Amino acid sequence: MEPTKMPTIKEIAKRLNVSVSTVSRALSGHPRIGLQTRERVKALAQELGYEPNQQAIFFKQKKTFVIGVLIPHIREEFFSQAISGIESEAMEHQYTILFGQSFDDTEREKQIVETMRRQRVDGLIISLAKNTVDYTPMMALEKYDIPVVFFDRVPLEKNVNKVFCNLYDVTVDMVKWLMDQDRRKIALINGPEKLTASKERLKGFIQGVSSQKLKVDMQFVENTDLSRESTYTAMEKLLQQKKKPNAIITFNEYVHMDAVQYALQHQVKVNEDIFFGSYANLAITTHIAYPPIISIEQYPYKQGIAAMKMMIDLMTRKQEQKETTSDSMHQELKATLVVSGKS
Amino acid sequence: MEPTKMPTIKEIAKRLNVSVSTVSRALSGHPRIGLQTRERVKALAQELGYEPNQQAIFFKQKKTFVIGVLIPHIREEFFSQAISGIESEAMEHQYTILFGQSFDDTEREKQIVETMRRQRVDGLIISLAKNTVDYTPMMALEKYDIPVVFFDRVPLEKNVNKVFCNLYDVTVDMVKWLMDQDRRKIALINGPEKLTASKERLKGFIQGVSSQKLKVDMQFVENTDLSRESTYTAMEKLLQQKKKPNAIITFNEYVHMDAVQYALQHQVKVNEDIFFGSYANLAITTHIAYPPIISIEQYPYKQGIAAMKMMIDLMTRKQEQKETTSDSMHQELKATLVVSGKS
DNA sequence: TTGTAGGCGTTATCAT
DNA sequence: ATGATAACGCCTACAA
Repeated sequence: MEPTKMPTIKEIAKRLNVSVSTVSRALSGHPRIGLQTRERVKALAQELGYEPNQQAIFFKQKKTFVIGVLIPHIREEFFSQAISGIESEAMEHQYTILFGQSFDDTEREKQIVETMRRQRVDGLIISLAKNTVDYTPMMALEKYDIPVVFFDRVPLEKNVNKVFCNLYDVTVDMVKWLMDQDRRKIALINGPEKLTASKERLKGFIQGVSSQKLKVDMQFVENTDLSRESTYTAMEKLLQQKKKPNAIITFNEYVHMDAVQYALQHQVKVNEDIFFGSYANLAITTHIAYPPIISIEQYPYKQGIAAMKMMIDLMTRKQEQKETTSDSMHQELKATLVVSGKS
Repeated sequence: MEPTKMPTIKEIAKRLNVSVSTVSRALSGHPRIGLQTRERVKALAQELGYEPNQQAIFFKQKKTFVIGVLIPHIREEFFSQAISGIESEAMEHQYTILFGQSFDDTEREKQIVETMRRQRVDGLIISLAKNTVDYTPMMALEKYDIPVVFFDRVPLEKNVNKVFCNLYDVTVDMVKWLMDQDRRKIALINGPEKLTASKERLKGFIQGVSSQKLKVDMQFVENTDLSRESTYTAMEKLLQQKKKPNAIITFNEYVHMDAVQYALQHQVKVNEDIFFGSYANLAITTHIAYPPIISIEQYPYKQGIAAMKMMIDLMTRKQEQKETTSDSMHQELKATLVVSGKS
């Protein structure tokens, strides 16, 4: 059985003995076209199952209608939800997603950005690998007039487009809540120091503690590179001190799960001896043995939507005003405190 | 600052006062070209940062180098791992992924397949929505000579390309293992009846029970549509019987978690009063409160790799032999039994 | 060794 | 109201 060839306007034109431009116009509802001609064309197009070749159109328009999305890991629920948001918003606007994972490897991230540039994506939405500090590869895209939007794991710089949750205020609130539960020896297992997200958490933590008229003990601040080993080391340091913490805030719920694992192995009663607080409030939490007693929702889906909306916006204004609008867009979403699974 | 325009071979040709074909040949290492000409061209190309416009090339070749990947949910770890496998294999071959989720909605699935066809993907890799029984939308692609590979949630039909885990044998083994633990009243909470995966599980279950010289009690077989409510209903029916099961096999680990939730709420000691067995063996399992005591690994990453490899294969032979090779490819991976978290 | 020309599918700008 | 033609970026058969 011969594969059906995709019909083209040329094909239709030939069969109807009219010119391609007539067909093109008839199909696109051009006003000045004979009523019967239009009908004949449409009928045949229908019959042949004609579909315009988007590739050809995009090529002509110098657009691909593809947005590159580059994230650290799809396996983290946070990012898979973010992708869903991005995808649904993209679909609304006829855009499609070109998907890539950096696996938190800056080198790989750079490569993928390059690949995406070669593929001529119309824009790039990216959440940075944990150690990335050099944004030249992404900025290179902007040189070629390809908009770049960062989300969640964003650069500190002012002059970039970004969507993120402000974690400062809500971290202060979390510390306050723990204090209200009579937990005054609060420790923090923070993420990689370079991450904006880590810096915000730390600032909020310090502010939260000091606002209670307490002195911040830097012995109570550890970092993890997000690996299990590193988190174990952090826990070890915290539990070895003569003054042990009675509350621990972890960077996210994956760190939380590792920290809890360690705690259980060392005869610590989770959420009794030590209260655990965390960030993310993932759906998974419902099913784990020892969820954090308090957590911070960062709305990955909403962030995805917002990032894509910003992208559309950037591309639209790129089209409309030729002049270089070099201001960057920032969008800050408000994170929310969630106590023991209740919203 | 003016956006740097992407240079084209035409641009290079003009600057060097040679023809575009000379530039094209020089760049592609064509043999019969003047050494100095070649060098001059390459030098300028380098200087301008020339990159061939893949869109144009693909357009000419009538190829997009994009493979559509359509899955039910990215949030399920099984699928996110499968995607990773697909992606890494695709990258090896310069292909990129166009990503879509059906959210287990057949109507949406159909729409996305349509969109992907219009986008002229070179192939489609798909894992079906749970209720899908009509494959015409996908088969339509094959009519247009676009290869389709199903994975994991595949149609029963023989004449389709598919990659999947054979669950029959391993299900028999799981039943046998439970019997060996002296659990003879084994129940099954199966998935949607239409799924091949469900049918296989059921066949394996029945075979496993009968091979132990026991009569299969269909009172012990329930179905869930994978929603929590539906699973609760199934559990309710099972626990209400006068002869209660002392082992329950669930369709996958999401169903497992819901079933366990229900059990706990009804004073059942998990993995004591009732042993729980399941399918998938997800990484998540490490962290949940009551993991199944025995589980079946279905190798999502490997399935992804295999599906993409099959796709490459299909596309290659499509190119090479014009003749219609209408045989379909099947690949069956062997699933593995995993006892209480040990591999 | 290098240039010319045609074509991929579509739309836009001229003519007629 | 319709047709002819150029253009998008690249490749390639053919010509010189």
